[in-house]
Amino acid sequence: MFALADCNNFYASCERVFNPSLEKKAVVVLSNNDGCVIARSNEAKALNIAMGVPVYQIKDIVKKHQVAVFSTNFTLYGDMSNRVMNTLAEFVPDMEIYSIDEAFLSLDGFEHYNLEAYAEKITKTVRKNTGIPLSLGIAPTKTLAKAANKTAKKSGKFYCILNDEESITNALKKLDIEDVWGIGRRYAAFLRKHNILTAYDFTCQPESWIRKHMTVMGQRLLKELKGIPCYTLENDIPAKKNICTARSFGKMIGDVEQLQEAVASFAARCAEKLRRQKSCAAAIMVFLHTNFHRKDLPQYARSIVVPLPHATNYTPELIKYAIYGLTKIFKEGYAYKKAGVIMVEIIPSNSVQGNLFYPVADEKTKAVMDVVDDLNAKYGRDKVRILAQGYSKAWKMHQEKLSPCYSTRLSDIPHVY
DNA sequence: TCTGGGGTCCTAGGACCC
DNA sequence: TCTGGGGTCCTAGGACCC
Repeated sequence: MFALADCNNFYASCERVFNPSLEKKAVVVLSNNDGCVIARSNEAKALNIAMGVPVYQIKDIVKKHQVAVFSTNFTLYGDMSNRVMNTLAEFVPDMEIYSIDEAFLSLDGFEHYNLEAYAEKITKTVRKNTGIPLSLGIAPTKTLAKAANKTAKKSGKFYCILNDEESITNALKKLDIEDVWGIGRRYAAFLRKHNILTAYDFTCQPESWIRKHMTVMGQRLLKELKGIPCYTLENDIPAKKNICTARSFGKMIGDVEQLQEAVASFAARCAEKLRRQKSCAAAIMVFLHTNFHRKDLPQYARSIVVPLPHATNYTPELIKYAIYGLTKIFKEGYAYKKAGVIMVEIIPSNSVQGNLFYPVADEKTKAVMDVVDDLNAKYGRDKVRILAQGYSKAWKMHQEKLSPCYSTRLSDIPHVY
């Protein structure tokens, strides 16, 4: 049996933990640049604020109902996530952290437990230890555990257990096809066209038909919904095959030097991510584009892959090639809205192939990066940086409604009177 | 005025190898 | 008339996840 633990309205709930005046109030959290709504409390959902809606389109609702609006505070959410995961880890022998607010728990060996009581104990303990409300879905496969979790949330309960044919069938009959894990917008529309409206309808289809139209992924989905596991718990996090840092700018940028500073900063951030997973990249991709939403302005979008002489995670070298790529694709006369850097062809740093005609980074460069990473970990991001990253940050994001880092910064710790 | 960021997997088709 | 069998690698495109 698997349990899927999923924090309810996670980002909105994080904002509430240290700000109890937000209890029972509508709370929304915005994407980077304060652009779109990416998290909503139940009260905000009840006001029909849709997921992903640009915030300027709902400003009347926000004003009328005094919705509390926050910029994303990933420092806070990341720390709260760790607290939740640490608490969950105390209850089971094995778990897979699936996302910032979700984990699959293995319930092997718990067959003779009273699962209801145990589920209740888990959710109550997480709430007590962290302040975060959590739902548990328990079932024989990961996909069914996901479905059970949805069912729990819909019923207003903190857990739902699907462990026999009757409970599974009943739940799947009430589960809309687009709410099934693995069914996105495209497949949902396709299936609806064929009058497959619920998860249960899906399980009634012939396997060959599903395989034909939805590839092997659909076939696995079908088996999982029928209680035959196709996915197991994945414990060790595999190294990333691509590493991307990209941002929409707070304002549009036409100046190549400002773009260079942005791209240098993205490359530096990617280099840090590479070093953290002990990898090197053998090529980097740089892209930029104008604001697609501004039909009144000339549009331009391009990307380029720059192969490196040898794989590296040395920040100055990655910045050099990133800027080289940028100058290749930059065109004068456009107002740019977004740029990004992606590390591709990633390999483990202990298996870098040398280049006969180009000196490979030596031990010294590795030592320098270790020191820089240590200093920045201790004293704050970019405390030591490459000059090319600049100081102006003309491209910086809007973050007007940022909450304090209550749990990670001494000066932000709440006061109690 | 204003519209996010960061990933994965699968398939088909083309080019190539012996 | 009739034209093999068994592979790999790469890319683009399409789908999905949080």
